Amino acid sequence: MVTQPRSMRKKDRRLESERMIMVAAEKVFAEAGFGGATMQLIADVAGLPKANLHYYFPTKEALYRRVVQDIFQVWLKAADIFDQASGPVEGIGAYIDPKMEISRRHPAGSKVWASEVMHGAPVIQDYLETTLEQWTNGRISVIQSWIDRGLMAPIDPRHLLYMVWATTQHYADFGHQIETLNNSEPLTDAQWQAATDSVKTIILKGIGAKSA
Amino acid sequence: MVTQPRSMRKKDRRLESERMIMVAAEKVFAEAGFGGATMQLIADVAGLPKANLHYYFPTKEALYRRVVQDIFQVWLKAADIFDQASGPVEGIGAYIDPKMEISRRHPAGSKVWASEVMHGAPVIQDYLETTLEQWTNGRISVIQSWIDRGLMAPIDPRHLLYMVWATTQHYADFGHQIETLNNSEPLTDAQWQAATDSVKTIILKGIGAKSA
DNA sequence: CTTCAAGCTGACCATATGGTCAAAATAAGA
DNA sequence: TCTTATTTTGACCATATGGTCAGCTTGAAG
Repeated sequence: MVTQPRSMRKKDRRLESERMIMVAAEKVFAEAGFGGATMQLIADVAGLPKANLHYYFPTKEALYRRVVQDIFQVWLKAADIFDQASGPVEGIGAYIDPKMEISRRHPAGSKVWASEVMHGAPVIQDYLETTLEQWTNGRISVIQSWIDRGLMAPIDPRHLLYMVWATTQHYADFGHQIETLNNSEPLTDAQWQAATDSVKTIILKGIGAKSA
Repeated sequence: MVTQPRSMRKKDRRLESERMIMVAAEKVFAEAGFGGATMQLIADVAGLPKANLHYYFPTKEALYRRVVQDIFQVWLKAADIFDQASGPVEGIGAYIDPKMEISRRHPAGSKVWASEVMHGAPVIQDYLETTLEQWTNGRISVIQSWIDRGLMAPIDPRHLLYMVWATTQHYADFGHQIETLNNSEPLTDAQWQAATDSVKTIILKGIGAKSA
């Protein structure tokens, strides 16, 4: 077992370089959009010469694609909690928490995603049609079963999901506006908590959620 | 009064040209973002040679600025209803309607606005700090008075506003995603109505709104 | 009909950008 | 140490873009 750690080291090295570039790229794509972002700026943020970026990612679009796919994974992972829930209070309540946390800790990713979708999803259209649609339909079934069991009001599950997405992601995508309206100060821990509580309270009460 | 109608005609002519360009620009900015949009493409969409754009708008940024300001006006106008409301059911209910209507009829504008804010509001930062802040504070007072009069639950008015903005604008900004999840079909009249009803129902019920 | 200001446009320019490449540097293996 | 594969990088290129400008057209006023 001497070659193993060596080849691992190589792989790790490459992965780490890719990771550094992707972190920089996510930031730049979020701030400038795909069209406004430049490979030069991404390189500068990553602290590398531009040519080095093209060694790891052949084109700007390839790099962008990887960033968006990466975000999508994080996005889906947060939704796991949904499955283990016995009812809307647990399920939706627990879904909102990580969504808000992502908006707080990963705002650049949320912005890149929003930007991608707003521009017609040129890169991840296939994901929308396959993975996202399946995930959504699965969750709709779950919510419908809650309705059927009288655990919540007969709200269209689809629009409920959209409302959760919209509201939680708003704190990332429109974070600048929210911060400006907060005397140009970032939200404090307490304010983030208040935001999360407000969102959860309104939605859970709004759908007449009952504990299972 | 012979010169009057003539100079008016001239002015109208100019305004009409500017309007045509701004419509095309709004569309292109929405689809490609500021950085991805090109003056050439805007010109093509408007059916004019590129140089003609620069006759009416000196720079790409000037054109963009006008588009964003225009959107902001539409955005604010929709909020007038708020003032005449006697309570949350009337006020917030009637606010959601035009917001949803704008999302449906004016999605490009909503996207440009979202994009501008997401990128740190480089152009309309001053609007955020003045007009928007004042408007927001005014509405917060109104909502707070409803709370004080027992017309709704003690929800933080600020987060309630954010939720209304987020949810209604989501149907424009993420329209492509919503359409994809609707078998790649645009929402029908009935579906838009259902969306609006769902949003209103959840939010009004969520804040425990009572008619005044 | 003439004049003149406003509107329009093809051709052009300087710059920025995505991407390439050959050569140098570095690391890994024998 | 020597050899080979991987990584790094400065210099370079073709193209696209925002913006300019001189000249042309149009249409209204006198």
